[in-house]
Amino acid sequence: MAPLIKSVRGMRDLLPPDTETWNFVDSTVHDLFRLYNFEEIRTPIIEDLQLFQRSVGEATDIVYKEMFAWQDRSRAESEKGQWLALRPENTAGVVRAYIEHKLWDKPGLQRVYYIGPQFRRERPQKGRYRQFYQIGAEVIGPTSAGSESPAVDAEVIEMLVALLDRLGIQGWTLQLNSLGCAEDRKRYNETLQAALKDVVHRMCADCQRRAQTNPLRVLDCKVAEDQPIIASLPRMNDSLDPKCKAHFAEVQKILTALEIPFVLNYRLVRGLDYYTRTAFEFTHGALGSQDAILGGGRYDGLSEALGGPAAPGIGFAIGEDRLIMAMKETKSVEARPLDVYIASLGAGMNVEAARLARELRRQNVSATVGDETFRLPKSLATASKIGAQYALIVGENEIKSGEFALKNLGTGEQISVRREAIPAKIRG
RNA sequence: GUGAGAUUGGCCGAGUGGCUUAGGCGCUGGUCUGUGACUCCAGUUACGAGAGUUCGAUUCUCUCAUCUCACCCCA
Repeated sequence: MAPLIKSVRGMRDLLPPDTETWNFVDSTVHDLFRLYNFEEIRTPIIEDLQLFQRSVGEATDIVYKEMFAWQDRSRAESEKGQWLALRPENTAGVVRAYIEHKLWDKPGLQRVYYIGPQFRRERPQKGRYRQFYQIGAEVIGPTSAGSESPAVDAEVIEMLVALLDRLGIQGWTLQLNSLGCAEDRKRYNETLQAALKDVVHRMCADCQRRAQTNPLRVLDCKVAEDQPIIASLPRMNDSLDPKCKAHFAEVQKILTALEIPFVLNYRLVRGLDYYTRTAFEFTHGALGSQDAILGGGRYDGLSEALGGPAAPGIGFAIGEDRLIMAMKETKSVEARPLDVYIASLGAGMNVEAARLARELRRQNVSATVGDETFRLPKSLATASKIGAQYALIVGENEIKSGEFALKNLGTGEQISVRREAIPAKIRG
């Protein structure tokens, strides 16, 4: 026997009936985001490695140890190939496309969304796979078009609340913070480092490492003993310049007016370097330790960092896998049942069965054709098992008389109908 | 990358150093060649991979893989 080939680590098959739920989520997103004037964008799964190094950040875990990256073959033997990577997230690709296609020349703001697979080489865990799916949206544009307005931040968050609502997801928490502009962030980092100097030796080993590599991360340490120390550290909020402070206040004001509940979490930090100012995260209790179902925020300097014009933006990414886990708590999506099982009896029924099936489908009635070698009892049993609503019996008698036996498998009731009348009977 | 626990048929799930092995669901056929879901009968298929210990291993040991959970990190 040939050896079995299995799906590779962290990759999984989505099978029916689960795919029904995924399609439901996708179509809900398409419908809802359209109402907010967002249009779909599809960017490649493979990008130049440098794109992620320059946007997500060279020193972030995502880039330096979790990316699937490789050197491509070059056309000329002498040349070195280009370094490529499977995208670990989608914002960088969207902003790259924004710059490459000069989308800033279009009127107004660009509002785009995407749904697609992302790849990170992490150790698999609940709610975490190496190929996972993100639903995201981005609003980008020149400042003159209003891209920096706090109204945009609030709009995006309100859209998310509407999505969770449509999907029937309850029990989420919205956490908000402002990371400040680039200078604020730099200034705060210095303040924080200075403050840490005296206390870090009393903290956990992870924090001692973080104090060196990424001081902001110390803030969301979960070790209980470290909490009092963390509480005593200076807050980001106090380092914000007046403009950023006002911006953040306005975002909160709009959310409050819309009755969207949120909690301020001054320790909420984002793991990607490009984030500035407003940062937010929706968490859900039912997900175990990977409780973040979506995260997002502003990235006012990203376009410039990628060689484009100044184009502030804000966006988010939803972990679709986690979103669906949260959904299962509250709601299950059922597949639409098959309308008709065509029980074709005996040799020579294939032609008639095929004609009837085509006719039904043209009338928007779903139909599948049974095996003509099955006998009637077995055909009916099969029809029931696969969940068909009706069985349409096609045999010698029907062909002769032109009247077909249509059996309602739910009630057991059976009627005789002319072929033209079949679709109408089935649709009720 | 670190730690802990798991891996038995299509699925769930018992169990054992030797007869290779429950049970349940499912599936196939018959009972019942044009009226289903029930019953009864029959059939159906497995010990993650590789080494080692042993007369003999699915069971014990080691290595690896995968899964699960947690850390890390993130969506």
